[in-house]
Amino acid sequence: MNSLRNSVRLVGNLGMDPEVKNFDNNKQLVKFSLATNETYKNDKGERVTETQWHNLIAWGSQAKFIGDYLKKGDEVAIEGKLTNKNWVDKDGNKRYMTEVVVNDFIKLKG
Amino acid sequence: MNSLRNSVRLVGNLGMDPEVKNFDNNKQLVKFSLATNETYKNDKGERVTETQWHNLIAWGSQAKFIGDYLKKGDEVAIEGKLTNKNWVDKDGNKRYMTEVVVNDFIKLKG
Amino acid sequence: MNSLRNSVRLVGNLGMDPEVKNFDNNKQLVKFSLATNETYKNDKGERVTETQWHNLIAWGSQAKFIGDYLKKGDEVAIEGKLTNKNWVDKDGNKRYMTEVVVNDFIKLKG
Amino acid sequence: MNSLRNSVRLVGNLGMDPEVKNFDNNKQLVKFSLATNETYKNDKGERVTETQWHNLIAWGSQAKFIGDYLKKGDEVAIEGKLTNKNWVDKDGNKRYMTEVVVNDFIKLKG
DNA sequence: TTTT
DNA sequence: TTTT
Repeated sequence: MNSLRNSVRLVGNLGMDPEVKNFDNNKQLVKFSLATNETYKNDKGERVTETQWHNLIAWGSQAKFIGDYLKKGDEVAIEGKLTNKNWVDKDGNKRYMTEVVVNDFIKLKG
Repeated sequence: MNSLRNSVRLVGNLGMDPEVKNFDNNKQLVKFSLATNETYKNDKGERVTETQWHNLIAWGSQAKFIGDYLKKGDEVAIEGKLTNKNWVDKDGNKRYMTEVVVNDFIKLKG
Repeated sequence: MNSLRNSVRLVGNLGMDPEVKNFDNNKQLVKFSLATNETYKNDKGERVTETQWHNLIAWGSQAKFIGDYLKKGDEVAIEGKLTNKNWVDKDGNKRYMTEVVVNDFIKLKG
Repeated sequence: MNSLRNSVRLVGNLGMDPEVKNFDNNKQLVKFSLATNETYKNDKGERVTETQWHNLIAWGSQAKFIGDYLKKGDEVAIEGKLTNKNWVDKDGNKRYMTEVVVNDFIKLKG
């Protein structure tokens, strides 16, 4: 009852090598950024590319697999879940961050 | 070539009545928050609900339609695009915000 | 590596009560038909509804859950996999059938 | 209100060069088959690949673009709509066929 | 064979 | 700030 309620699908390129973190409880986390490019023609008929950068993370065996297998520049398709976290920073400002938690991926090129 | 590269699908409830803004150029923008609820059993076998709050916006005729038709509490399915904007706030801190730009929706209940 | 390669999402109404079959090996299968309705305006500006009927099946605990919980007329969202089977019928004609194997569903109304 | 109610996403390889048909009213139709491969480990721990063959069609500018741009063997991601048609054949048997009407595609490799 |  |  999960991926029907909250599902993100992206096709794009890694902006960095994935960063793997190992925790004491043998859990693994991987983080990386992904760029998606949308191209369209503007009012003047010029071809324009608009890029979105997304924060992606993955846990467990998916994290290990991503860390071993993907690198900067690779093109991937991913399916994940949209999550938001918020906290108060050292200056007392409320901060927000959105992350896509990756459930599955396919390496396409690179 | 767009929704294959960047697509978000959510089923959830509006946390507020949509806020419509009218711009000088006759363009309309609507903003609202949407809660998606995921339920699962934790280690102790207890039923737990985890809620994510998402920022949604829509433009044009979609904005007008949402403003006229949806209200706080309604359950909807939406399809949209994941976008990130960043700016420097008055204290010089870099700030980020993620929004889902709604392309299409279905009202389910409420 | 599965739902990224082959994924169907439908929102529609059950045309029948689900039919549950129990196999000797304790496996369960459920079958039902689902109608999806698309409405649009034709050349004359008339509102037209076009209906597609889909064959859906599910296995295991999902089958049991569907058999217990859903009935004719209910509106559901489903996620599944597109499968094709073919065989030769009693007259020697090659026959085809497409089924959506349901992985997950949400009951919306009804 | 369309792709939320009926949406198919496939990543796979073309089994043939697309066949383009031109109609009198300047409309174009393209047909091709697409194989999706799912790999998993069976009871004996052996890696197994299961292939599904899908019938795909597209209309209009999408048809022309596919005919010009894709060929047998290419890997593509597609988004489309699941449609079913049925008719009575020359022997009086009721026949069914399922087609995915392509709305959008990305060429991945090949 | 569904639903609005 | 929603809903079950």
